[in-house]
Order: sequence, then structure tokens, then C-alpha cells
Amino acid sequence: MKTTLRRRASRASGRRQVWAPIFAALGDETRLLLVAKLCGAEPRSIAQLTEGSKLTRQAITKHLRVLESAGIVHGMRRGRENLFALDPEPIQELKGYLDLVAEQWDQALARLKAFVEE
Amino acid sequence: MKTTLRRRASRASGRRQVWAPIFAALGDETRLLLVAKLCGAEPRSIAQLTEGSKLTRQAITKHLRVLESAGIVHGMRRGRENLFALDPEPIQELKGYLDLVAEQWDQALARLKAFVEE
DNA sequence: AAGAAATGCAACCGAATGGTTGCCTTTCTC
DNA sequence: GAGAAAGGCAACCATTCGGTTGCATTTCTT
Repeated sequence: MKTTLRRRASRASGRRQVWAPIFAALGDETRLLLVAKLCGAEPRSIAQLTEGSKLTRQAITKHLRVLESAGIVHGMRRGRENLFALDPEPIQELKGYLDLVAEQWDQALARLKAFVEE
Repeated sequence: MKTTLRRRASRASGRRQVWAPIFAALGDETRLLLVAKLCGAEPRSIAQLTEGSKLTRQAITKHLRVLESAGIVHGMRRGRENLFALDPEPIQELKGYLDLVAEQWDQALARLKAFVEE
């Protein structure tokens, strides 16, 4: 199980350039709103996603492209409309990464505490 | 517990403008590296954090300011050096938010499945 | 076939980002 | 007290970002 931990840790450190774009994609209020809207399992068209927003359709489109190239979302053309749906895997992976960070932090604290108390 | 769920959900939707900056702060490879370095519980000076990097001390400083204004990190002056340490709470909150997104997604899927199968 | 709906594409714009260099201040250390 | 170490501040620069407008294309609908 030490092996498991080490494997997880090395994956965590090695893939920073993978997660950075995912975090970045989520680092925008408009895009978080889009993700929230797409949490309903039915895919939504760009027009639907634009509706109610103060932004232009093209602005929304750009945001969707950002989310898409981060792998958080994918669009599929159907007829004249482009339906977007959530891709939950990156979210899960991100949670795993945060778990790891928190875990390492906790371990460091525990070691520190042990050192001080000893 | 329905209440609990609804309270959590409204907090999630209402505070998008709170964690967007946190996501954004983590959306940079250099800053993820800094966070990783600060996962060891001992605070590190800017010089220490710069050492080994190809970037300038000032560049690192700027990144630290970004992390700091997102609440992920905080610095305390001691003598002539500025020691930075991790602030784990925002990480936890972020994890909570991702949990919520995943949960809503799962629920939507479950409803969809139930509807299809019925 | 004609008009409306949904989208794509491209140019453009201002502001924010990521990075640098130069110089000044504070604090150690000899 | 002089020099080195650590850092702050400010100007500057290229690139990216978030957003817009204008126009062309594809697909429905009637």
C-alpha cells in the first residue's frame, strides 16, 4: 500500500500540466454557471445556454470551447444545433488531486506534530 | 435532510463568484508547483521557493500574491524574509463544491434512467 | 423556394496576465 | 559599519482573455 501511495503521488506531481488547464477552465464565473446548467443530464444547445445571460451567443460559444478543450464538456451536432453535455470524469480526477494535496498536507502536519511532541 | 441538501445546493450556486478565483488561482502550472512545495508543513521563503525554478524571484512573488489573494496561501514576515504557508481550507471547500457538482450530475442521471426505464 | 433559426468564422478591441529588468529598503552577518 | 541576502515597488512588454460586431453557412419550417 506504500506502493499505492507512491504511485498516486507521482501521478499527482507528474500531471500538473494536465490539471492546470482544467482548473483554469473552471476559474471563470460564467463557465461555472455553464457547468451548473449542464449538470442536468439533458444536453443543451448553445442558444439555450445563452438564453437568460447578458452575454452574446458568441461569448458563450467561446466559453464552451474552453470547457471543451479542457475535456469538461463535449458538443455533438444534431441538425442545426450543437448540443453540449457535461463530461464528469475530469471533475472526479480533480477531486482526486485535491484529495491528494489535502492528504499530503495532513501527513506533513502529523509528522510536525509528532516531532514537536516527541 | 432535504433541507440540508437544498442549503448546500443554494450555497453552491450562490458562491460561484467565490470559488471561481480559487479555481483560477490553481489554473497555472507554476502555482500548482508552489502549492505542492508548500504541502510540506514548514513555511518557505520566497528565495527558497524560487530556487530551482527557471523563473525570476519577482515572477514567483507575483504567483504567490495570486495564491494569497485567493486565500490558498498566506505569508508572514520574519526578519528579512517572507515565509509562505498553505491554507488548506479553500482546498477543502473546493472539494466540497466538486462533490456537489458530481452529486447533482449523478442525481440527474438517476432521474433520467428512472424515466427511461419506467 | 423563402424566411427564420442556430451556428460558425474572423477581425477587432480593451483589459488582464505572465514575465522581465532596474532600483530602493530592510535586515543579517562579519 | 560595510557588504550580502531577501525582498518590495514600478515600469515595461508580449500574449492571452473576455467580449463584441459583422457576415456567411447550414438546417428547419411553412
